[in-house]
Amino acid sequence: MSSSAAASGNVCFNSNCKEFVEKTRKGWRRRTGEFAELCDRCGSAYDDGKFCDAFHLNSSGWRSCESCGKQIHCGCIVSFHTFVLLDAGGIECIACARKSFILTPNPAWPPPSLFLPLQPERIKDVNNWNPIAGSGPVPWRQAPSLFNGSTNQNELQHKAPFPEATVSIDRLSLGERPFALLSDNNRKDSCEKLMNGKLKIGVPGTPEDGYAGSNRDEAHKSCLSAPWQSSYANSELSAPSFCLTVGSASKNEPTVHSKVSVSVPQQTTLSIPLPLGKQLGGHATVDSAGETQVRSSKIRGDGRGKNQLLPRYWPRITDQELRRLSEDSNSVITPLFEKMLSASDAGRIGRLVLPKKCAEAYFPPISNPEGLPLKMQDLKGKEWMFQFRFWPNNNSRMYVLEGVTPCIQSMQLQAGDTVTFSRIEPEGKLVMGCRKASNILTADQGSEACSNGNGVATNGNASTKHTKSSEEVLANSTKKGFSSTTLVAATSARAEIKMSDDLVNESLGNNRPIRCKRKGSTMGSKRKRMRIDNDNLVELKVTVVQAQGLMRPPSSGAPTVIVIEGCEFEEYEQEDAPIIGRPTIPHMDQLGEKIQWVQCEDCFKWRKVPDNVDLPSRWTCSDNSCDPERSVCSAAQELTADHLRDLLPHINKASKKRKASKQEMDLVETLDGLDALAHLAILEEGETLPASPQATTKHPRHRPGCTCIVCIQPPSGKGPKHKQSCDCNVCKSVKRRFKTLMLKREKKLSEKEAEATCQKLQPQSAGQLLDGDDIQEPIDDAVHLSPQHGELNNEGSVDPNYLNEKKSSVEDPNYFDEKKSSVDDTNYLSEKISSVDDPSYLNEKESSVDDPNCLNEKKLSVDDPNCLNEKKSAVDDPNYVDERKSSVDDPNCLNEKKSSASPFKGEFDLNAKPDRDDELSPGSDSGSMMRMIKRAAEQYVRHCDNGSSVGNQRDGDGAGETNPGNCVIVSGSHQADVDHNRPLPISTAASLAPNDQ
DNA sequence: CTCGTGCATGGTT
DNA sequence: CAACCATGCACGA
Repeated sequence: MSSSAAASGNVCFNSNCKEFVEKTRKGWRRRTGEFAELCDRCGSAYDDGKFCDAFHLNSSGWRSCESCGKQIHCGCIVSFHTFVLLDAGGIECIACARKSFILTPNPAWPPPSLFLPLQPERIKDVNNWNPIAGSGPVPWRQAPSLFNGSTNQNELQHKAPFPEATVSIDRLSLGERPFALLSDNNRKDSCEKLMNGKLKIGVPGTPEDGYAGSNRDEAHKSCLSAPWQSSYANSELSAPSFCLTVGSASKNEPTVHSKVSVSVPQQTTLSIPLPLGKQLGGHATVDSAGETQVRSSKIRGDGRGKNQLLPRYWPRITDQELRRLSEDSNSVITPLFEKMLSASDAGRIGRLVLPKKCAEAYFPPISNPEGLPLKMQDLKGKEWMFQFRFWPNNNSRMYVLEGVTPCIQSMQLQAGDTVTFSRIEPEGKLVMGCRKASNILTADQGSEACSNGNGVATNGNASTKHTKSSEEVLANSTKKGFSSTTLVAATSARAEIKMSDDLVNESLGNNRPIRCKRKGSTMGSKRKRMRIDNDNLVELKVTVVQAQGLMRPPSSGAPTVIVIEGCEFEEYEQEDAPIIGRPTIPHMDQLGEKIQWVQCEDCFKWRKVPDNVDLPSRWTCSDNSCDPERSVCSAAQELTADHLRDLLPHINKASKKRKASKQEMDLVETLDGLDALAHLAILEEGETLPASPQATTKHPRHRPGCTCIVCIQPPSGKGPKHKQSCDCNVCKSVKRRFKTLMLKREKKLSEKEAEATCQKLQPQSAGQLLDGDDIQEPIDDAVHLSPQHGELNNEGSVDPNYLNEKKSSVEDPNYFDEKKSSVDDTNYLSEKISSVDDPSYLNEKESSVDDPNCLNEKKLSVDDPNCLNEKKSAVDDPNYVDERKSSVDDPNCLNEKKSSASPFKGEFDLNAKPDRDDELSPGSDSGSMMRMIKRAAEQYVRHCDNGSSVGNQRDGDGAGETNPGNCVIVSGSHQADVDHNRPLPISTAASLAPNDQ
């Protein structure tokens, strides 16, 4: 390119001029944010839009607009946004193009401003390749393209009727050239700025480097309402893509591409098929519709309908991976796609389901279901042979990669981790990379500004990091397990994430929770499959909260707020943008001065720094300029362990909780599916919901005739559900079944347990009720659950009878209906459920056997001290109620209780005709829930006053009678036990009532 | 009985 | 609503 080396001072930026002038005129904006300084003459030329003439006086590359004949220089940084490549060859100036077409920018040519050299930690964003992938998969070179109608760029160039087109492309695509002219410092600097999102994007009229030119005005006109700058502000996809593009481009500049058109620069080896329509020259991020480059490509992709890859498969290869991949050769790495491993992908079956479009686009075409053996290389260079094949499926195909287990194991991947597929050019070798879910944060750190994609000097840097933190946790969580028992937790996590993202966006004035959305979509598809265990939920919460706390306000000054397409963006001066800071512990030192404790990332020692210091997210002792003595990791830590403990009470607490829930996890590990669910139901609180660490949802397959809650639901949970009052056959039989069970149990229990209940349990229950620890700390601390677990564990295992009981009762639609009815009251939920912030999860849960509503109920009821006993026994197993009551405090009773629980296992008499269907049928008077709770509270007070939980107190208010919907009074005979007679939340009432016998 | 294979099912988008 | 795809499951070895 003929552009000059960077001029400085008073030398005209135009290398062909280099005139020394006293006073320079501003030219186009350069990447550094500065403006090209031009002499008067060149400045005038620039102003007149004739700069190309002056700039490229002796250069080739001038072409005529096919429509108007206007001469346009193709390829220089100041002109290449001013024309459109025509599919048939030739160019059209932007003005003509606008007249006849809606422009589709050429994703192959990113904005020169983003043609950056490889920047460690800078080019790893999820969206790096979005425009590329988003614009359409790269056709397998030896194979028919997925896009029958389109050709890839290589082909196109070979076919180009006008060789010039290729030349032009070449020139254009080497957009980094001008950038290469910058000094290293400048380059670095600008990279930093760009990547940090702090570099101000030029406002219209002062486009960034390379955007000025002879047709500047024209181009700007073409920008209409949405200059490309705004495209970054509004597209999640744009900026980062270029980073990587550049990475490979610049890096591989010298590479000769034997298999690819030699004249085609590396960008084209990214194999972006040329759009079907016209191409904007250069980065051409602007189209007449004001759409962004990426959005445009997306639209274009959408226009081709199914040909577009889903965003979740867009490769987000990291620079590290890229470097590793290309380490040994001069090859060009073409990231193809990636996929987060599902449980089945990571399972032992060894089949990795490939996204159809990706498979068809990037892998060789196969017509035989047997498929082909496909050689693939991992990051270590080790070669693997997989069988790439498909299954016929619904008139379609399902592509799988078989035999991946060894490879996945060698990479130590598990569900939730991501495998990436790339291709090394020119060899065409396939490379399989990976990314651990737990590494997302670190691996992607630094690219966040890119991921934000707006490129505007917003606080995107921070916001994306926030988002990332959520994602990280989510990814972590999803990675760990998908137990069917953790739906609540998972949902909560989602809610949490959503909330956090919203918060972040809100706090940052960022209205685009884009990444969240993307991730959400991924997660969304796994909603009922990927579960987050509670442990992770806790972590998630902590992380999100922490993330919120990490925001460091702008150091000074208010941001400039710009509005782009209705979204407000805060624009900060370079040093002012809010940042994500290192988490610190604010404290007061002996002198009464505010300080903060910060932990070195390397040595984990805590160092003291002044309160007003904003610390980077990565902080090490060497950054401790405030305390030179402790600016090395070898220096001793000031803080004593005790002191630190004092400083970290909440952390301790959190870890304590986690520990507790871990214990529970161990217990539940052996349980599965409904068993686990049933077991979980007895756990008192949602916050400590344990989860099977192993990922798999085992949802029983329901068969015709099955009347479980799932099967009662309409398909997909959509449509009308069976209401409480429903008297369809299914509901009738289910109710009958439930009642029969209850009656049977009443009978037997009344005989067997009358004594035990009265003599053993009651005093202990009373004692327990009065036990402040148990009552007053119902949810917060999982530790108090351990005794119960201890009980169970002491037995060596959970009593299978008990589990079966749980199972059977959980399957009882009445039970679920009850749960649902009470949960339906969102108000109630919002009061009671602290960990589940998103009421919408209810909808999801309702339709599943995994339905954790019952768990919520448990948790809810735990909130109410009055219901404590019931809470503990909230599983609707009446036998278990007593068992639990006694076992909690009296291990000796355990066996007895268990044995009493077992006789009913699985026995249902559907022919029985209970008398009081009405009473047993759980009405859904959610409005009375609060009343009930109030009454329960009153009762509890009275109850405590009496010093006994077993007294024959009658429920004076007759709540049980007045709230038939919420409270189940099984029969008069049970009224001897007031505890069970008083109003209870549905879940417990329903389950406990029969127990009274 | 276990494992692998191929297809079917159903949730999600 | 159709396509996709995660996973279940039948069946045979």
